[in-house]
Amino acid sequence: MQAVIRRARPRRGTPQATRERLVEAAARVFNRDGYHATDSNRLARAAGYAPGTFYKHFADKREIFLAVYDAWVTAEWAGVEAELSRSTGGGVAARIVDGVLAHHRRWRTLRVSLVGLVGTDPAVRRAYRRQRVRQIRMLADLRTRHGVARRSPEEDAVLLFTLERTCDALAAGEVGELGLSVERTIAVLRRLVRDALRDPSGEGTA
Amino acid sequence: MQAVIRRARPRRGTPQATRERLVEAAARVFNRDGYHATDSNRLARAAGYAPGTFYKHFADKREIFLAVYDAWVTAEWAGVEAELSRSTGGGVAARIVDGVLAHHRRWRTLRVSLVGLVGTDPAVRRAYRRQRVRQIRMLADLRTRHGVARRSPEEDAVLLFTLERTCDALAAGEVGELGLSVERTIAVLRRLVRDALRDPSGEGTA
Amino acid sequence: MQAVIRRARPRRGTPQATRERLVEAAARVFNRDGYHATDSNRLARAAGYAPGTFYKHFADKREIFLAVYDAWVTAEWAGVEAELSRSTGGGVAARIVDGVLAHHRRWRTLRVSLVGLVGTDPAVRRAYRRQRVRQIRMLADLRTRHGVARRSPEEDAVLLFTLERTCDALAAGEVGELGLSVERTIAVLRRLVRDALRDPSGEGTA
Amino acid sequence: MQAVIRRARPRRGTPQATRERLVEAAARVFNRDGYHATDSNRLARAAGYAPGTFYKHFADKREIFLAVYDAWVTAEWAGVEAELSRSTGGGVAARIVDGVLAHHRRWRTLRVSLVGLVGTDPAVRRAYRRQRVRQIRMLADLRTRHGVARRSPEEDAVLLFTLERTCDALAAGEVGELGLSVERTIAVLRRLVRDALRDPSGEGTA
DNA sequence: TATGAATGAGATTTCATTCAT
DNA sequence: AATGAATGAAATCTCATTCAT
Repeated sequence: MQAVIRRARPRRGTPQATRERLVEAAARVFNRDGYHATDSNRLARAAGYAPGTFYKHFADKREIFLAVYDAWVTAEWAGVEAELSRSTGGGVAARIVDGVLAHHRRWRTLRVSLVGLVGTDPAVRRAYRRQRVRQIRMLADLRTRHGVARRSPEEDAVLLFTLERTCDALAAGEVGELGLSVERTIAVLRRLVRDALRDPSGEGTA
Repeated sequence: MQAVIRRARPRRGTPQATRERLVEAAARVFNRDGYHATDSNRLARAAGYAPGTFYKHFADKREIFLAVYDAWVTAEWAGVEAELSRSTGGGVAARIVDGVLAHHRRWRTLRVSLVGLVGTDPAVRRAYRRQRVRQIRMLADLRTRHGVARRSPEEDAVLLFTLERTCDALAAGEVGELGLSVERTIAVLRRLVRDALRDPSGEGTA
Repeated sequence: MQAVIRRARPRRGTPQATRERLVEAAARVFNRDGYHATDSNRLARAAGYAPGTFYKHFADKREIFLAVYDAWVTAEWAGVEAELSRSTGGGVAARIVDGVLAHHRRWRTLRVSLVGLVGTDPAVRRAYRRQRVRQIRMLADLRTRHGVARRSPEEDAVLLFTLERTCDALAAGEVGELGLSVERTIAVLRRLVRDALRDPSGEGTA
Repeated sequence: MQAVIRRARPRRGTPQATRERLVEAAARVFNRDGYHATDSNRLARAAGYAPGTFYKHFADKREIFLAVYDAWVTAEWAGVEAELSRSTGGGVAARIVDGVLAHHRRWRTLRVSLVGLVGTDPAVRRAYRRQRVRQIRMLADLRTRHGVARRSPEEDAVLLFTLERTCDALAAGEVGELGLSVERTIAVLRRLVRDALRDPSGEGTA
């Protein structure tokens, strides 16, 4: 696909550090070329290692993908939680939408690979489901904190799907290519989230 | 992956007929195993042809995927349009949701492959965008026919994303695994669509 | 190991013919370099094919080894049976020893690989045991035909082991390197076989 | 293959001690998994050392195999000689057979590897031949001590081959799988050895 | 002396594609 | 038009060996 940037040979260090470098590089390469356009030798080289090193740390490409996903979700949660903890009032919804969108933009191709593997690979699916459950719970907590709870978890889930899919579309440039306004699309999302956080009556308000 | 179902050897026929058989078989196999788990020999065999025949009709796997996508979308539109044309009143929204959901259920794995290729392959992306534009237009028409037009196209697009992503989740069993009610999730979708079709004020109602 | 003799590209033919060419070439290469010094690409090339062709016919190296063994044993039996059917009297023992020795000389390295795999690989072991049973039976038949039967099957088996191991040693040059006479060693074997065929009293005679 | 038994880390000791530990562990692992199924890292680990340590003591896997063979043969000889020195009369043959058989049973897989390497590797072959010469000599001495010498060295060699090969077959379970009696097979061997030790007229007697 | 992370050549295996029939 | 045996580039994976510590 693209020329691999060869790094200076990494210092010999702990296996843990090597593993982290491999995961980091894999995140980068998966997000640039996609899972299926990447091979394990390339992942090793991108981290500055020889092919064999890859197999000291991961049984196969799927396994490193799971590690990448783990690290990635952890980082995402840290970001969202930081965001929410410093939230005081009105801006929360906007900040959530902005945060999620930024994340999807940054990790666009990795997300595409994730969706494909979730539909194909049981282990990836399990990992994905676990995170989703966590997300649903967090949204419920969040709303409780904001004093409203009259939405069903199904409504929450649908909102998460909306947010996820629309941010994917925005990140992929789909909205622009459709001749629609990116700004207005974001505004629609913000309104949906805002309503969900404060409105006891469903998705909308009078 | 799985045993290949070998069909009776097709009669030597028109190129058009051969092509159709190949596309039909490819739709089946892609939807069973996914695009990346399928090889072109298998596609030929699944249609009852030898490997070489495949390349007489398609330059590569990507090309037959596009053909599958075309046929598939055409069928979907025919269904939706039939559905809508016989629509009179209250039940439209429910029927749309039901139709889309059935479609996603039937073509679950093919849809996963599509999403992956849209994120990866420019030609697939172009084909996909074309269909999306058509969808947005149709939804606008539909609403016009129902006498309301105060929604922005961005709101329509977000609704389409919601419908699409939620139906994927339902088809994949994601909703059930999350401990949520499939029925109530469908009800949420129906309400959203119903509101979109009749409500001049956005997603909600006073 | 050694330069592979590349053959003219074989005519495209039936899978059966290709398989036979592969087996034939594998017998040659295994017998020249030994099983462990050989790889599947080399086997394909030695038969005049590309690497992929190998895997159209055999799952792995072990499988082609079994096919080689089968073909090899079949040929050996044909030889021994031909030899015995034309036997009239005194010379049988000598001819059996000569036949077995010639066979061991011709297939020295293949035999070494066989012994190694029998000790290591269950499938090879099973194939080997089957042939051994057949051998024991044939020896019993043979003695019956010659009118003697007072030897136990255990004595027959020990004789087969002796014959086998000594012929291996002769084929490997072990006897010569030990400072012993090849001729006299062969004479010892002939006498043992002769006694077994005619003598009702065990291994020796007064 | 199997989980590596990791030993307590050995004290830094004399090179000689380290070497011995490596050889001992290699004997164990070779005899469990076979030469070709063993890699040098595993050998080092089985002795409680890191991979690099292996190469401080042996140039390669072949070299440690030779060391194992040396140690192994030395032990075997010590056993046989002890056995013979305390021999007075009738039981010698039985004790020799029993000793050899026990040895083959204990070192079954190592012996298989040995045979394979003798057929493949010149250095192993040389080492093997040296031991064989020694064996032939010892057998001659032994018979002299017992007052008989009318057998040729070729007869002795054939007897050794018989003993070796039959004990291999017994150790591998080949005899049982062939539907033969282990007891009677052993009896055949004992008789052959007994005759060789006392009988001036060849393998048998009237 | 011992370590063990890292190496990288090479073996195994796949599969999109060709081409003689 | 259809065949299908054959291809071979490329991916996956192993393991004997090195070298900085």
